[in-house]
Amino acid sequence: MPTQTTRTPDMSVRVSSEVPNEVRKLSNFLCFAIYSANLAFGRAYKPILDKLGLTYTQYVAMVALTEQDDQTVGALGEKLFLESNTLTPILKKLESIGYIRRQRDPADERQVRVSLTPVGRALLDTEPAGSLVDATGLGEDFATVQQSVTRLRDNLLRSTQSHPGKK
Amino acid sequence: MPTQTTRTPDMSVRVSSEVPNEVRKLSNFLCFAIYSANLAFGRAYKPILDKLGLTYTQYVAMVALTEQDDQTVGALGEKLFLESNTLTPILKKLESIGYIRRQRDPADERQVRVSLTPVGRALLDTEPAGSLVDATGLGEDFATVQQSVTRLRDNLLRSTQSHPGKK
DNA sequence: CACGATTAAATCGGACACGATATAAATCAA
DNA sequence: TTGATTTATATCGTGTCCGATTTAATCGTG
Repeated sequence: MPTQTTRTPDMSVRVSSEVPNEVRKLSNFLCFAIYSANLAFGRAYKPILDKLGLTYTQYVAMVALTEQDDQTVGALGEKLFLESNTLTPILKKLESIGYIRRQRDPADERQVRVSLTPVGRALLDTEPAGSLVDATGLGEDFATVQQSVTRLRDNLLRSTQSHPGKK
Repeated sequence: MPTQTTRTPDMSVRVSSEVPNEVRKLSNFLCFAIYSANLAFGRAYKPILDKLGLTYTQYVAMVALTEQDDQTVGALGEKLFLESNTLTPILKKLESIGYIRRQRDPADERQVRVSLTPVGRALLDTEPAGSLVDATGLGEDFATVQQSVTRLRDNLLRSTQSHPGKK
């Protein structure tokens, strides 16, 4: 399942129905590396985000708004790789805290435009700068890994796009 | 917050309280690359896992059991980077489906030992082998990325360990 | 032995992520 | 213009993930 191969997992081409056990180890799964690294990031950020009173998803939503303010829910979702079912409750929460505004677009009442309030913008401007002072430990490989993982993500989404599961 | 720097994000050393906007872009965040790649993996796997009738977490739990059967909840959690609060409901679910067994260790009644049933083992043995036939698109970089992300995870967890947030 | 401390799971509540569906507005076609 | 279709959000139910707490068993020291 996790795209594994005799060569190396997560790019399998095997066809037989027997899965050799030496291959199917979690430590060989790229998906599991990503999955567990995501858990690890969440835990590393938690104490910092707690001080801001934000969850990780709330935080990245606000960062996306600093890049481009007054976006629709859909446009924001494209940047965050989330849809309105996930985003709407989060945005409502941020609105209730007073960090963002949500208002129907008068030109197209189906759309909701989201923008930072001064308070919200101020929060990010005074944001904990040197947080996680290189807890990644990646050193000079940092940029390379960042790019590779981004490419991985884009490739996966592309392939998911072309094989739209069911329906 | 997301460990970003003038150099490159997620290893910041900045001290001023003003955060320059060129730096704080989601596309520069390693944490966001990991976060979104994890979402992408989940979506790529969903159609395959749906056929197995398993969620991703259920699946990796079973894989961990094929590596080492009859583990305690705690031991399994160490391998999955999860604790009993997350694991217990998942294991109960897998038990109700009939893929695993959960039984108190007679030698230490505090512990619950988890093992695969024949049905559960059979499910993984006939598992979709060539799934995700290199949807990663990483080619020869695959192994390198896998190792880097694993190292990243371990570094993050180590640093979280030493800075235990709040009590 | 006794009883307070530690340990292993489990439980509970809050927040995401997501499939499926609903609602309402805009668009398109007859 | 009307009515069907499409589009943008929102709602709902399920399944994680996690902090905090609970329960029960074991351990440690007197």
